[in-house]
Amino acid sequence: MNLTDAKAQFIQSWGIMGSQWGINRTMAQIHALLIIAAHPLTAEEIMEQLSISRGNTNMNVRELIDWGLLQKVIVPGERKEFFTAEKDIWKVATLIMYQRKKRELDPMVKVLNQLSEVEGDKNDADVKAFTETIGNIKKFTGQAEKTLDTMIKAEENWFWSSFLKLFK
Amino acid sequence: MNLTDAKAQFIQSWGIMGSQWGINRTMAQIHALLIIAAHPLTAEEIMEQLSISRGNTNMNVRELIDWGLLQKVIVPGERKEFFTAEKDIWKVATLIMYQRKKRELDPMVKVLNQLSEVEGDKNDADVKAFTETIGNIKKFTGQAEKTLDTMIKAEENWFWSSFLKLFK
DNA sequence: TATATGTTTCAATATTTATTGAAAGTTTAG
DNA sequence: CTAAACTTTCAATAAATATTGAAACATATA
Repeated sequence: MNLTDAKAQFIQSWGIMGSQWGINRTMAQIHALLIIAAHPLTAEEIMEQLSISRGNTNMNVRELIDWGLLQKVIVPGERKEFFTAEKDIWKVATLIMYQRKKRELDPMVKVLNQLSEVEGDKNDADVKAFTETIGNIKKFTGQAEKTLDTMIKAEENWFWSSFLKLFK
Repeated sequence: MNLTDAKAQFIQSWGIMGSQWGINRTMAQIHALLIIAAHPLTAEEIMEQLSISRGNTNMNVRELIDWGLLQKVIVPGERKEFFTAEKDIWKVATLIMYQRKKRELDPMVKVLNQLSEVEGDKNDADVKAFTETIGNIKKFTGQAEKTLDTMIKAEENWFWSSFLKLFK
């Protein structure tokens, strides 16, 4: 496989994976394109490379910037805006984890907290079973959140040394 | 909030979260319904509780069984099939992680392996940059997979004791 | 200031994905 | 064996989601 095909394949696969995880395919493809791009690209170039419209490009680039995965780059002497991606995969992963936690897990946790205050006879077997189930889920998510926070705050090196050993 | 409302709210939120993570909303709702159900339910009851069709129920229940999240239950003296969910949240989490790894991460890893064999001048800066990027992603996913495997194989207690301490 | 270059918005449209429901298939009890 | 009870399938349809493209908006240059 040559470099051009390999890049196309990477963009394709990254896009499919994104869509399976609830991330818009185009957004994932733009991200992939910029991860493997040798230089920052303009909106124009992104459009061409992925055969997508200007509007689509603009919206998804904005979303990616919002996630912290892309940055605008100023190129002296150029009117156009250039975009570049974070290439450190550890940082990419933590950024994505952080965003998804914030957007999807946190609201669920909020709901769980409300649900543990369900009223009713505490001796009623049904009420008891429900609050216990919710309690267990809360305990689990609480733990998962702590782990995630630690990972997000951690330095890459820490991951590749300590963390690695502990899980072997 | 009373028990009935709380249950409805839980099903609703679990469904929304599922859809944000690329899991069909109805599938997540059926799962939620059975997690908080006091007894195993029939397809009939699932249909009624969620106001969904027979076909939809059947398809999503099958998928959930395929994921290992639901089981058929034989109730003596009953013709109908009953369904029950795994209620241990740790087991639920590991089952989901295992399935998603298998279905979505593994194919990506396969592609990455192909991509690292890109042909071309190894001194070409572009080829070099590409293979390096792919190499880094592979290293990362390899590590993530190991971690996941360990978690999947681990006992719940281990998570709640050792793992917990290490991440504090 | 006028014009060209570049960016953003969003209603219309296309695409993808989920759902229905009725027919076909299967199993059990009598 | 056969009728009733129950389950599965899948083409048609509905609903959700993504994409386009042209007009409005913004900004730099001459």
